[in-house]
Amino acid sequence: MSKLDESLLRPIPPFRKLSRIQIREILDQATPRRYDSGEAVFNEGAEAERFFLLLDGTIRVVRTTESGEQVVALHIGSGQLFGIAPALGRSTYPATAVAAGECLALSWSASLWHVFVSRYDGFATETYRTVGNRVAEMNNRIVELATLHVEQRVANALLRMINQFGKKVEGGVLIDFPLSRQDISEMTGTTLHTVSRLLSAWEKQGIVRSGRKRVAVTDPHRLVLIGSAQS
Amino acid sequence: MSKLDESLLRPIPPFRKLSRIQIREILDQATPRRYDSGEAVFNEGAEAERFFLLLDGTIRVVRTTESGEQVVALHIGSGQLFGIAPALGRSTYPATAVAAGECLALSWSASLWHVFVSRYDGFATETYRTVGNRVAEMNNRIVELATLHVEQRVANALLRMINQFGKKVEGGVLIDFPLSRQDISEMTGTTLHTVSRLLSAWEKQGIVRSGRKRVAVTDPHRLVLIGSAQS
DNA sequence: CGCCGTCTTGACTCGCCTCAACCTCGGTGG
DNA sequence: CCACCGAGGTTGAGGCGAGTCAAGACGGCG
Repeated sequence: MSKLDESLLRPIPPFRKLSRIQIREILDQATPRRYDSGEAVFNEGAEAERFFLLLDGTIRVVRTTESGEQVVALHIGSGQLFGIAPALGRSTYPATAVAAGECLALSWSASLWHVFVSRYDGFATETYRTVGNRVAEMNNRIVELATLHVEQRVANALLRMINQFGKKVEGGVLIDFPLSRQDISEMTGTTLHTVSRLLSAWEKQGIVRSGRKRVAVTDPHRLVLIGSAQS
Repeated sequence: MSKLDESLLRPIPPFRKLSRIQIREILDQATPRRYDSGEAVFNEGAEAERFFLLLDGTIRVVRTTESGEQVVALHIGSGQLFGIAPALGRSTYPATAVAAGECLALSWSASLWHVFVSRYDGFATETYRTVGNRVAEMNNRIVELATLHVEQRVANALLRMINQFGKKVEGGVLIDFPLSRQDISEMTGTTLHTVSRLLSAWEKQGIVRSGRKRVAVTDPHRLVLIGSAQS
C-alpha cells in the first residue's frame, strides 16, 4: 500500500489545526479504499465499526422504508466526514451510503473516534460544526417537504446540488455526478414521471439541459424564482 | 432566589455521572425561569447566548417560512436539553422555541458550554447521544413526509406524541399538553381542515377522543395500522 | 353576555400520482 | 460489425387525495 500524502488532510477543517506529525499519525491508521459506482460503503442498521472521510467522488446517503421505497437523505462531497455514527453515540448506521459515481475514501476504526476527539485539538469542534450544518440542512428539507409544491422542491433540490457539486461548463453549471430522474424523485418525495415532466418543460424554457443521468442548469436565476414562488 | 435542589439534575443523563459537588457547581451557575403558555423561550435567528434544560412542561420547536407558514420541528419534554446551538458550532438558534403550556427551565451562558464539556465526565457523550436521537427522529420525519399519505403521517404523529408525552387516563392515553388541530397540521405538513376531518372520522370509529386543544388516543393499535398502511 | 379563537363540515377544484405505452441509447455478445 | 436487450427516459389519459373556499357551530374568557 502506497503511503498517503499529508497534504490530503491538511485543508480539511477537522484537521486544519494539526501539525504535520499528527496528520502523519492519523494517516498511518487510515485504510484507503476505492468504491465502484453504485457500490455500498455501509448499510443501514449495520454495526458502525468504522467512520469515513471521502477523498474523491460523491456519496449518496439513502434510507429505505419497510415498503421498499428509497429516500435520499443527503449527498456527501469530497473532503467531508461521513458514517460518523460514533460521534452521536449510535452503534449502528442510520442509513445506507452508496457511491454515486466512483469514489475514494479513507476509514478508521470507530474505536479511534474518542482518541481523535481527545487527542487532536479542534477535531471535535470542527466535526460538530459539520454535524450542525447537516442538521440545518435536514431541517430545511423538512420545512420544504411540509410546505412547498413538488415543482418548487425539485427546483430547490437542483439548486442545492449545483451549489454543492456544480461544475462550470460552457453555457451552464453541471451537476458533477450521475443523477437519474429516479434519484431526483427520491430526493424530493415525488415520482420519476413528474420529475421527467418538469425537466422536459424546463428544457423547453431554456432553464436546464439534461440527458441520461446528467443534469446541467443554464439559468439558475429562473430556478430560484420557481423554487420560492409563493402559493 | 431560592436554592435549587440537587436531586433535580441527578437523574438526567448528561449529569448522571457527576458528584453532588459538581451538580451543585452547575446549579449555582444556572438561571431558572418560568414561561407562560405560548411564550417564546428564544427566537429563530437570534444570537445563541444561552442553552437550556427543561425542568417541567413541554416546548414546541418551530420554524417559520418566508411566506409565514409554521412548521413544528420537534417537541421537547421535561428533562431534556434544548437550544444547544453551541454544541453544533452555531452562533444563532436555528428555530424558535415556544412553551406549549406552562414551562420551567434552567439556562446557562453559552460560554459555559465548553467548560461543561471539558470539566464534566460524560456530559459531552450523553449530550451527543441526545443530538443523535434528534437527528434520527428528523430523518424519520423526512422519510415520512416523502413517502406517506397525510392520514398516515397524522396517525404516526399522534403515536409519537403519546409515546413521548402520553399520560394514562381512563379509557386511553392523553397527550398531556395543549395541542390544537392547527398544531397537528404544522407537524405533518397539512391543513387544520384535513386534521379535523381525520380526527372526526377516527372519533366515530372509537380510535381517539378529542376536544379543544386536547387529544386522547383510545385505540393505539388501530392507529398503528393506519400509520403503516401500505399504498 | 358578547366576542374571539377553535373546531366542524360541505362543495368544489386541481396537482400530482397511477397506469400504460413507447422511445432512446449504450453496452454486450454472437 | 450489427442485432439485441435492458436501463433510463418521455408522454398521454384518467382519477383521486387533499387543498381551498365558505359558512356556521361551539365554548371559554374577559
